[in-house]
Amino acid sequence: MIYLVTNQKSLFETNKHFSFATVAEVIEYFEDHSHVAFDTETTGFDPYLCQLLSAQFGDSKNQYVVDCSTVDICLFKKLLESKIIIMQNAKFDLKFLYRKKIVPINIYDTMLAERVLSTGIYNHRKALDYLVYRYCKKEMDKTIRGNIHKEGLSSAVIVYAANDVKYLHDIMRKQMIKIKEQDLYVALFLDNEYVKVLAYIEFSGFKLDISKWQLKMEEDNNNLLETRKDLDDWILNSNMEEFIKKDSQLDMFNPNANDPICGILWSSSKQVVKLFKKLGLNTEVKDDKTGKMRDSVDAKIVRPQINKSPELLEKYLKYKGYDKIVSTYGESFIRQINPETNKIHTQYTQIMNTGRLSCGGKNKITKEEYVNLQNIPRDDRTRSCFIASEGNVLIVADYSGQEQIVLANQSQDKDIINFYKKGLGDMHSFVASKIFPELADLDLKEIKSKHSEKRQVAKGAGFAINYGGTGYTIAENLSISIEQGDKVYEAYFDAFPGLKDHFKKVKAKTLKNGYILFNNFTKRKCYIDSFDEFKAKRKVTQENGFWVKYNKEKAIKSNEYIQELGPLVRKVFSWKGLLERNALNYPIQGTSADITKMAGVFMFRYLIEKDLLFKVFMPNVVHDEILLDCPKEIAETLAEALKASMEEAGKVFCKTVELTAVPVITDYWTH
DNA sequence: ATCTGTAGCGCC
DNA sequence: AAAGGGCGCTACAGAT
Repeated sequence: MIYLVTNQKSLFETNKHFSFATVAEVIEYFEDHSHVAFDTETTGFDPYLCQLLSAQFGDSKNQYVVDCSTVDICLFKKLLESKIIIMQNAKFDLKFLYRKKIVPINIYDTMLAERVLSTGIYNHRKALDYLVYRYCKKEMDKTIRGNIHKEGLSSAVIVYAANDVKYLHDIMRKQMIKIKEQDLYVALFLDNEYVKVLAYIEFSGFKLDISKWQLKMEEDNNNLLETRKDLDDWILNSNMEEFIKKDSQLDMFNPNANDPICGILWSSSKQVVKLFKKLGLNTEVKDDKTGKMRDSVDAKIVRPQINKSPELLEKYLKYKGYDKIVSTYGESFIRQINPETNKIHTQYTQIMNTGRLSCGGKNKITKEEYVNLQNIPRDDRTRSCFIASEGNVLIVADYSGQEQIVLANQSQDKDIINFYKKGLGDMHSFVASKIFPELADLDLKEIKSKHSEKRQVAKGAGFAINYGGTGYTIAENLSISIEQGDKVYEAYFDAFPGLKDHFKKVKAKTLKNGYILFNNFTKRKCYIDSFDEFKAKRKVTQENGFWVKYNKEKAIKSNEYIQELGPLVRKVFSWKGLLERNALNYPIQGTSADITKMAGVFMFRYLIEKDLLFKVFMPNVVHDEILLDCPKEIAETLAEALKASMEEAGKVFCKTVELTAVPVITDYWTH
């Protein structure tokens, strides 16, 4: 049954789809309920610029649609803050509730549950209509959605709105069966807790020093134009006619008509390739996806060859830098400043394949854009444009070596643990001492100062290996031979046998299970998409006599080899390689994400406990870094609380070597 | 004119 | 046999 809760009954009296209820009746109905399904309809996406049209409370039997234009949502504050609230995509509704100072404590988000259950599976839809069909076998009509803004609370909208809460209990019940089966209860609990924090982060917003940003934009733009002119001039002075064309403006009064102009569009890699080839650069790289050679003017390809045309290439690299800054980190940030708060309120996505957050995006319907606050250039010039609210300071805290320490704990490698426990100093020097016998007896400080090249090799090797790289990768990165790369690789694992053993186990377990298990606390998993297909393909290559046949056909380059066996083998091995690399990396990256989420949860609880919500803000979070925007007077206390929250969360996952977090109190975003 | 894929590069 | 993980944004190129 659908009930309407409104103070202008007369407007709706003719409608037969629903009855009426009072606020008291709604509250009374849910008195003996532990769970309340909740949803809102709004005039738009921005909680500062748009309003609540309706709020729906319900279960599978009854749905109450509250007309928010005549009934104050705050009358339901107690209900919302005391029950377990089931929502689909809670983050959206929470921001509108926060605006009313309503802060639900217990949340079950059906969308997050579905994300947790299907992490890693592509094309798994999580929109409500899909969930309703998947779990309740009911078709939902979403066509009216686009009209809500125009129609307001029409009868059709009321029925539609009621439907949005009708199935949530049922979906939750059925999801929970799977959650238990797949042992994902803690992962889901963490994400249900964290959605409150993430909504608060989006709600908080990040203040941008507009005039400083604009000044920076102007400088960058001037630099870009100047550099481009230099590049053009270089071409014009070079006599390379194929790159020079005539100004084609068909304007007889244009005095510049028919003047020679540069024919290269510098932001077109395709066009630049032609020039660089002429200048004798080697632009060939192996394509990661296809394995075939292709041309590239990637900075890391060009930089080592800068001596082939120093003047031009130096300018070109500069140009690329300015081009990136101007296009990606310019005007769009100004556009997204909210007129109500004067801050940037972007959007985050809560559960990626590794359990990390992502940030940014664009609403395809409304065309609203959201900037990515997780890849802001880290130089002071840029970051100092991000500031605290009026009268406040920022607290910036990040974990020291978060992923490294997570790996140390997960692998339980004795040497790595010993290194951290004893606080021996520089990790890369330590690795260098392990993989270069001649450095074994030296002091780590001496290695750092006197053997920086070997330290650099160690650094690159450790980094590559932790992400699943091999001797080949090390060789590529450090421009050494594959043999040397392999040597470093082997030396690394000889030095850390516990790590070698750990990686071996993790790979085997993943290929057996069909999912990557991140850690034993949340038990978060990334499922391997199309795992059955992979197994079937792999099985073919493991059958008796396959390799005999393969080698025979390969030797004569038969059609069968070229069209079937070759591609099959390549596919199986590249797929397996990818799975194994992911198996090594995801637990590190994903556990780190769990830790940072939990730290956010602890901090959020602290803010509620100390009645600091809406006084202390959380403007951003970047993987291993959490920011607060807080009144100066309490900054010291809050910095300690943030540090404590982060380290407490760390302890839950990292028991052997504990994580430390370092807070900095500052006027602008810095390290 | 609008869409899609790719190259390149910013961050952790 | 392939060969470092995760993400999002922008401009260009090519297609429709």
